[in-house]
Amino acid sequence: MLNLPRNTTGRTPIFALLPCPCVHGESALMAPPPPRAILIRTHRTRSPEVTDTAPRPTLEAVAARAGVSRATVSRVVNGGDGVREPLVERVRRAVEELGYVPNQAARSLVTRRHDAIAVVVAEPETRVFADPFFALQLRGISKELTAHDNQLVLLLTEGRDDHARVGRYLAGGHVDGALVFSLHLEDPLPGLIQRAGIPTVFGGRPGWSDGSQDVVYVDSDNRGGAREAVRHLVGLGRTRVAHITGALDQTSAVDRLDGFRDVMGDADPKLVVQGDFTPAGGERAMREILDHCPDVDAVFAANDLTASGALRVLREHGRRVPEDVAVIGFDDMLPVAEQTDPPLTTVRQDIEEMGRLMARLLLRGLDRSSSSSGGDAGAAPAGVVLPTTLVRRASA
Amino acid sequence: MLNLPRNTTGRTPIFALLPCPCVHGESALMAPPPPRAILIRTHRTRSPEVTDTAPRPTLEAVAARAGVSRATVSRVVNGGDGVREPLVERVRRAVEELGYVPNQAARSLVTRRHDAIAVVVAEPETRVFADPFFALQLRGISKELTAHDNQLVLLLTEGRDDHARVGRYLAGGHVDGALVFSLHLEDPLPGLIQRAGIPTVFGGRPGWSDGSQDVVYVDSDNRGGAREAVRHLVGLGRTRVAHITGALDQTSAVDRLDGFRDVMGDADPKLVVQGDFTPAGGERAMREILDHCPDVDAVFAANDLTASGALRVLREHGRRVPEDVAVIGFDDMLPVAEQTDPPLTTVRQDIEEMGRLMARLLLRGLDRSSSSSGGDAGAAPAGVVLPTTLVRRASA
DNA sequence: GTGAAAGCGCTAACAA
DNA sequence: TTGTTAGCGCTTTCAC
Repeated sequence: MLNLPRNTTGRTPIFALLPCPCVHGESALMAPPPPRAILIRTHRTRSPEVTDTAPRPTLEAVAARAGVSRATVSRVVNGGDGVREPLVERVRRAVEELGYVPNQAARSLVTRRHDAIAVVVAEPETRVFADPFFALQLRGISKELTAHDNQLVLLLTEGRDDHARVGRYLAGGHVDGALVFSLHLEDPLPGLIQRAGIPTVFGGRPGWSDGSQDVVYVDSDNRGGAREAVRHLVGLGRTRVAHITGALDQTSAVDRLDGFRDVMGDADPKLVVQGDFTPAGGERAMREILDHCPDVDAVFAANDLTASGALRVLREHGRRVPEDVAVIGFDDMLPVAEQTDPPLTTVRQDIEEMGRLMARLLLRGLDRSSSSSGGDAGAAPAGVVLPTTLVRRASA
Repeated sequence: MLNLPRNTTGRTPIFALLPCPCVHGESALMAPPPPRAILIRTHRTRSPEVTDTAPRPTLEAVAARAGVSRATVSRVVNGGDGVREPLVERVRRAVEELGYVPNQAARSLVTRRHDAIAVVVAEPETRVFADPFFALQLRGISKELTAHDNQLVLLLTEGRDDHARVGRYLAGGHVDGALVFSLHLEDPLPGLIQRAGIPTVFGGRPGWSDGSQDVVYVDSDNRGGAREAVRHLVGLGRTRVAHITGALDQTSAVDRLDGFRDVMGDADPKLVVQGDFTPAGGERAMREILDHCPDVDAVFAANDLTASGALRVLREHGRRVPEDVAVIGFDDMLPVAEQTDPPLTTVRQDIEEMGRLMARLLLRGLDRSSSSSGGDAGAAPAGVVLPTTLVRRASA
């Protein structure tokens, strides 16, 4: 076993009790909160050091040191085009010695670029935080932005007030563009964004636009994936196939429902029950289905979480999966799909890739040079739809 | 059922195939990736509009319109202290009419403040993304920062190269402070941060400092929580209590192990097996324990994910939980703890509150006014440790 | 190829 | 109370 630093006292360190000066009220989002007290360990420490750091060197300082003008230093720092080698070298050394780092604020002031992108996650519900979707998407975005030296400014919104704040921020010209997620029907965000006049790419097909607008978005092929799943169930010989929908104020849920209908046509309407992308919703819906259609022999759930709830209810009712009832989910969220009993057959979407693609699209749109490029196809992508794949495990 | 916008075509829209100009290589982090092709739906659209927006109005413009000086406008915009009411009103109206929004870059240039905080998540592994920990923490931070009008700049690091980039960014004076997570032993980040000389609060006790340094951090009472869990198992009459550790290069894992030892003393060393905070690690460790100590009657797992893996193996081996073997996890990650079979007894930590607290601490440290405040206690918190609570469900 | 000079939009002394 | 003025640190014409 590793050799590790440990509290040598052998006990939890000395504590002092401190009332929590909460800024916000409700923190408890998922259960009785722990006692509102904080254990503080103090020791001889000053405040988190507002260290009076020596003022950072400026272009001026570097220029002086290298014996050139500020303009020359600027040129070298920004790529060094049109500066003779020996000078470049001198400047480089000066930069090095002084530990010079350009002041971004000053730079932005003149260039009007920020090399920063806002990521807006409009999710008032707990759901985003209960699954890795969000994190994976972010990771993809982060990778792509980083590769292009852009920063990621995260804007999480929860209530109506937050919308105004986000609108102001976006309009404030802090960032070069925005990536927006989890839009719900009648979300005010799109309007705000349009008004802010800032280049934007959406994650998921926005519900308020059926191609009639010039919105750019990235989505999974929800409908196609759903079709594939349902076809698979039908191919298994199942005839009483049910669907537990997602939250129908999101297009992903609507599209999956459409895919289901593409295959099943006008099946028994009792076989389609509304869920909300959560395990609890899945349980509720599954019970309803078993109530009304005891002969159900397959279930296509709008996502894996929903499917996990459905599985639990099926087990409760003594139905064997997949023998009695076959079940398919959507997402292929590993921590869920692999841990269910039995492991879940599901439709995979490449979430991280979606994020990466959104960033790439936005960055491409931002690139001035591209605006005048290749005159052949004036058509830029409005919607990019990533393919899905059926992942077979044990549940269907 | 809701009335919803749908693709009226009844089918997935027309697609065009486009090769994916991937910037990064390996995207596949969790399985065979879907075919590297993208379905693009095009329509008559220009590039993501690099809209030549009319130049935003400046202070100057507002001043002209209101018939006052720039200074006065500035005063009004920044709180309006010391400006007579009628003028305030005139300026307000001008701001309104022109839709004026201050240019942040210009402001930062002179104030040297950015009202932005960097959140650094140093997690090369998949783990952070497989559980809601990260998202919850982020949410807490976001709330607190928002309440104080600060922006959240997210810095995700994955490889060694990323460290340099982050160091540069932090040193570049883009942000007023940093919040840092998921440090591992021998992580180069703390060094970089120290060199950047930027106020920082850590999430989780940093491994390289046993209170000998002036580091500020927020942590859960991992050790105390572990003790409570193990005591509970002992109270249940269990005598052969095993522990599956977390990744021991993180202090949270070490502290939980210490807590276990506080109660169990020098138990059979075979009962302590190293895990890695993942379900797979939990499975592996559980098998090993059953192999070497078939008489095991209780397991304290380093987190819920680990516990879920252990549960699966126990079931596989026909051990009943909790009758034959009682199991306790750590974290109380609802999507996991409530979905296991049986539902998991576990140690809850308030993750969102941790995030909120980190932000609060950092902001407090940044606040100039506080540096000269109350001379009574010069001691600022070095470590803030949040309490944990045992949540009883069915597994123990 | 290099330097001088003019701002980018704002805040903060200082005067009035 | 209000206005005037001098920069913050950088990029970018425009001369040389």
